[in-house]
Amino acid sequence: MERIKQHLLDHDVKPSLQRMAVMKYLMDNKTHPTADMIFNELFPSIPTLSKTTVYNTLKLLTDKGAILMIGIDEKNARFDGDTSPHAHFRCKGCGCIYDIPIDVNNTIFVDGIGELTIDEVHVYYKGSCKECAEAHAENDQAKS
Amino acid sequence: MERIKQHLLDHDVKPSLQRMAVMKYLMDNKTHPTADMIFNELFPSIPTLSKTTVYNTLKLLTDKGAILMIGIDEKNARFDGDTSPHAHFRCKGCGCIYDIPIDVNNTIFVDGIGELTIDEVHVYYKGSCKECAEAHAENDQAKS
DNA sequence: ATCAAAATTGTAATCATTACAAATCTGAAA
DNA sequence: TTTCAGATTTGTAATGATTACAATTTTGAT
Repeated sequence: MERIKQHLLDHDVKPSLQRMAVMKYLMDNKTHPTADMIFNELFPSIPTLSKTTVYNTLKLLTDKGAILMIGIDEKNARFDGDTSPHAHFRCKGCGCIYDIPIDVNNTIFVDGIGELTIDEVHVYYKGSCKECAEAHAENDQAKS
Repeated sequence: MERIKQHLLDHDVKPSLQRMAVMKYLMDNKTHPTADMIFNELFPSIPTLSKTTVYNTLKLLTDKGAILMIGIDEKNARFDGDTSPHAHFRCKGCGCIYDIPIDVNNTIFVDGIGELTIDEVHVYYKGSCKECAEAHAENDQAKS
């Protein structure tokens, strides 16, 4: 519990009741839930909780790097409390999502879960192109 | 032009005017456009075109493997006429999306575009978990 | 106890995508 | 050529996740 609070503080997030609940849920459940799932799970124990708060919190935590937003499901965003480098596998049949340890070379990975038939591998990079990186640097300069 | 038609036929898609136009647009433009962009670009030359047709066509082409749906933009789906293995880079500043050649080892790649600052690398696998793969096999068996 | 800033909440938009049913087109058979 | 069924296209009306916004509540310092 104290670990949760520290994790938020480490990422510059003031630990409120709601934020800690969302963070704790994502750390305890490796299921990569949607915002809606998180709301429904937490609502019983926090009856005043609003769905907007869940969305706000998830956005804040994502921006601060405390959690990861996963775009593997074209319908809704999914969230992962584990920010360490790993890949994800989504079954096209049942929609389940597994964590996959990343190896340096692009071989197919299997863990205790069983065999996984890989149809598609998607690799996405996100960052800044040269122009934007330079603009950023200027802005930072201007601010200081 | 004949190449477009053949590409559709190769993927079991009956080549209609609209389908060829969408396919041609994606082959000519490596910009990873959204459905909306494609509609707006094609509408002048095909005044009867409907946005629903664009969506239908993109879904069909994606299902048949003639194009790729890219989930790098959390707002809307993007499409790529190049189905050969390559990664994508999206600038968080301007939103531009570049094709990135994939190498076996996970080093950072640069091409003629210039330097790219990589903040995040997302690797997604899609396929079937063991249970679904087996269910699939049974279904196929039953059908034959 | 007081007050401003931050956080939370509920409701009402937004907007990409899909459902659906009508209209149109296509190509084979008569 | 005409006809007709099936495939394709079209327009309009939903759907549903996410966000905007303004009001309310909470927090923490004075």
